[in-house]
Amino acid sequence: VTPDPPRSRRERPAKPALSREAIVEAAWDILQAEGLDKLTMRALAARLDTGPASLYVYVRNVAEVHALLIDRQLAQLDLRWNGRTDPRTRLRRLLVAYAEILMEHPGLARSAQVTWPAGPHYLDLLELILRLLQAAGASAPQAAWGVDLLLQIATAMAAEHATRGQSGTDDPVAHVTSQLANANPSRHRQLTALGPQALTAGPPNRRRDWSLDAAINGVLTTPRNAGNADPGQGVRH
Amino acid sequence: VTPDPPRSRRERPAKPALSREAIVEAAWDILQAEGLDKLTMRALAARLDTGPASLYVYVRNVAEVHALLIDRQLAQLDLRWNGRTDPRTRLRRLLVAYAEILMEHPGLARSAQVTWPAGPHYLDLLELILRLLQAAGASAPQAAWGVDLLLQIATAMAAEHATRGQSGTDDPVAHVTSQLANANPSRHRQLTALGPQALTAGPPNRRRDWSLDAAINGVLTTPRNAGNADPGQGVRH
DNA sequence: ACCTGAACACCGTTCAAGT
DNA sequence: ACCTGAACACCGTTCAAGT
Repeated sequence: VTPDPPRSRRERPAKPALSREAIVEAAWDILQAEGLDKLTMRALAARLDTGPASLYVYVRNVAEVHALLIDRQLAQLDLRWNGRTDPRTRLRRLLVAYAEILMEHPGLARSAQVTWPAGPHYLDLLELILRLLQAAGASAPQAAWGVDLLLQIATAMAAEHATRGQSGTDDPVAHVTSQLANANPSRHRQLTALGPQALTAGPPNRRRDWSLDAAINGVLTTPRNAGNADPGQGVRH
Repeated sequence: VTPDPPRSRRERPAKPALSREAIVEAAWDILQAEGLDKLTMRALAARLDTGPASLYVYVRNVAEVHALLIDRQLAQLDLRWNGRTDPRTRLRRLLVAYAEILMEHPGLARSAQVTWPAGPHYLDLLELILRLLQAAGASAPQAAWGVDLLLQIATAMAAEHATRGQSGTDDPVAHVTSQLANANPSRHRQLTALGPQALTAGPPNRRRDWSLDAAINGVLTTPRNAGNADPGQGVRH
């Protein structure tokens, strides 16, 4: 334990200068200490020893704070790839790691579903996914559309997990199961046959891995200009 | 123009009895007339000529109102299937129709990403997706996990569209493009090579159809108990 | 130019009190 | 039992006024 350095007159260290970076750092502190729903413009301002109005000099709104914060959180991602590991395996692990990082703080994943993360780490992530998809055999246009699809799924997975066990919110899996219990045996034959837990059955990790594998397989096997033509006219059913 | 029927003493018709159904109906009216973000417990109570506290006798919270409302909206879905149309084609059209219904009211899709819809129409939708997946060759366990994956993607598609052109919110596609313009040519080779619009390039309908096809293909070609084993141990990268 | 106190225009939810 | 007025404990954002 090192002794405290001598303090200047006031109790707290000098009031930090406001800046985009200082705001993100303070937001991060609140996120760690109290969780996302305590991260309000007012709380953020209070931590920076100012009023909420001052923040609007540096950020447009609360959504921008969230976007910056998600990128900050993604700094933890390990984005190395030695080129030897099977690209599909690496890709799945990358998406799992991304989801796990969002899951660290309930609510962050929810935020990522709503706001596109803004910042360098997110661009790094996109870049690696593109490389891995192409290494696994996807064409460039396929990879381009695939990135979005895969991240959407990983984000949704994280959001689903995020509220699980969260006080105030219901466990979504329990909720789904109880909803399915309302299935009508004759109107909902398949649903009834599978039983109310079927949609979420099995070890959570296996479902997670299967979903990502299915999405990756789909991206890799679905060419962009064939097999998906739909005249889109005619009677709908 | 028919003449107004004679009114009883008061200006407005008799105050409707409160009930779950009356609440959903009033919520629906507000949704149609003013949009989801005007649908607050206070506005809902005002339309029902009462105070917000009264609603809590019938619904647990605002999330439950949203869940009921989404199900109400899904009543519009055409859930017939003659068994002759190719199940994959029917499945894609079903998911597109589901997304389009959510897109009718900006914000409803956002809500569906956060809250599991609760009600009979949602169960009907699950049932049909299960049938179509199995008709297309999926095993029951595959279909069970696939339902969730496909709906997640369709919902996310609707949510992305929902904020497009919405006042107050940025167009997400424009936002993504502008973010990608920050790519660093040496750090983000693939991203730079593709150009800033690549991830969202092409006619929106083609991207939408491709994403759904990719997901459907993935679900149909990814067996549940093989090909996706991951020891999950060892060094991560 | 940069910063901010105070206000504006709201929220969801609870609860004691009424009928 | 059913219903509700009023309050509790907050929000994000704006803007006129200060330095």
